[in-house]
Amino acid sequence: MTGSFDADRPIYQQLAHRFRERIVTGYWQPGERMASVRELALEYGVNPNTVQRALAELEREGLAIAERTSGRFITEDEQLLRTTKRQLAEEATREWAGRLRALGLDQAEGARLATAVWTDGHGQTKENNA
Amino acid sequence: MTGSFDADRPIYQQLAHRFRERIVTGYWQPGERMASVRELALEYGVNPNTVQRALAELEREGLAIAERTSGRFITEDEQLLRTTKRQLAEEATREWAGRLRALGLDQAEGARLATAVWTDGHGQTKENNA
Amino acid sequence: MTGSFDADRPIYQQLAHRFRERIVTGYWQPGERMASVRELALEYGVNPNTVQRALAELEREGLAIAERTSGRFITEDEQLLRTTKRQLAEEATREWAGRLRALGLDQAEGARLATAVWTDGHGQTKENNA
Amino acid sequence: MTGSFDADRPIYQQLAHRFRERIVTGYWQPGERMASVRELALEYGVNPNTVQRALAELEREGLAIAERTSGRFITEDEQLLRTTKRQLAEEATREWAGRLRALGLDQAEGARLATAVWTDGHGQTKENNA
DNA sequence: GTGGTCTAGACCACA
DNA sequence: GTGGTCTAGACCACA
Repeated sequence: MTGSFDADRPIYQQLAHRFRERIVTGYWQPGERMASVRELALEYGVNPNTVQRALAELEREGLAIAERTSGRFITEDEQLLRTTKRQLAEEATREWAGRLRALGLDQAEGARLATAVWTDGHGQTKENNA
Repeated sequence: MTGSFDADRPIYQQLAHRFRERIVTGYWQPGERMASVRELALEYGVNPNTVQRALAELEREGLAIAERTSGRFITEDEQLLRTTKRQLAEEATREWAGRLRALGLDQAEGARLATAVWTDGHGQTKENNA
Repeated sequence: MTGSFDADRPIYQQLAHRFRERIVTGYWQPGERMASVRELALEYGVNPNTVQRALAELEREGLAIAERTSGRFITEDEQLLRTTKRQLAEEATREWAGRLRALGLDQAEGARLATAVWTDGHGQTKENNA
Repeated sequence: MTGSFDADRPIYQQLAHRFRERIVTGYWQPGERMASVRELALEYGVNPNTVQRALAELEREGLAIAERTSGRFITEDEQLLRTTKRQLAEEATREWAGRLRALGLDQAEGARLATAVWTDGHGQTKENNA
């Protein structure tokens, strides 16, 4: 936990977003039992209520199903998983386009960069010094 | 500012990143005098020391130049501004590609999404409900 | 039992109402011996005194008959059972009509809804999301 | 506050239901500013968080719109108001049908009762002794 | 002042 | 043990 600066969105939404990613990427498998609210709270260092709130979102979206006493399970609705994955991908792309536009780049330049980066072969990076 | 359960990168780096964007997009103009450390600390709700560290980064990169008594100024090195902007764009693109790959998409699908989103005309969004 | 911020009617009356339903629907059979006050108190999670008061109502109405030592029994008066059932049905109907009127619906609309719902085939539901 | 017996649904849902009724019946007018979270909490004798949760439901349904600093307002979407009113009416009707069925009545008897009650002229009642 | 978020901690039913 | 609800109370940004 580095501090409280960035990430202007509420923690429960950030959590929900992470959970969604874990689900649609198959890191958490369809039908699998999730860790309990308390375990997740511990793992992420937040209050159980905050986890609960994040999970309520997933529940509403149908990605997770709570079963009162036995725990919470990942949906097996493959259609929903595909749709959600698609939405996350679109969201990421819109954010990327937004950042590039803010920098004054147009679609053609964006496309060129995309090709370059993808051809390059290495994706995510955390460095930003030359 | 709601807080973040993991900001992942140190706050001063996040701050530096924001400053870079303000500079390369021209929000802060070349040659312009920057706000004081204290003012920036206030504006971003962080400790002056954190601002100090972020500005040190910018100076190291040549984007900002401190002048003993008269304050701190934005570089007028257009070449450097272009290069930095390019780096920020590449960084954003690498992150985007990384996210898409994590979702299991390949370059072709990424390109298709990029076209779709850019054609659509609207960039950044915060919605992600079904 | 989650709690209620206003139960509006005293608990013992609500309990009595439930007991009446169990009796007129035959869930508790005519002539059958009822569970003890203590048992009922436990089952419904209320104070034995509250059960006592509810049962007093049933006795007043003749639906239950206390016999000093052997316990409390459901009436075998079929006529009374029919009348009571009728009253419960009327009560439910008056409440329903009241709610619909409060929503600004008239008799014709109520009748149409009733037909629709009954034809539909499924009764009780707990959903009320869009 | 009579106790905590009845009403097995969580308080925030009961609250949301009341609020919905107040809205669709026009008791709270379209465009009108609602009481603040704190005022409602006081009025209903519950924790502000509970009110908040109920209001979040209305928000999700589009019946209320929160405006960060100026308060919360009733939707002016007449179409939505009609749809919601209709849903509440159907819900009430399904519950009524369910209760009658539990008592062993069929559609024809339900219809006869409905006519009788409505002709009778008096709706809601709280008595249930003969 | 407004709505919104978060925590700590109690308590519930279900099994 | 599980998920779910509720409270008290602090704190936030926005204005």
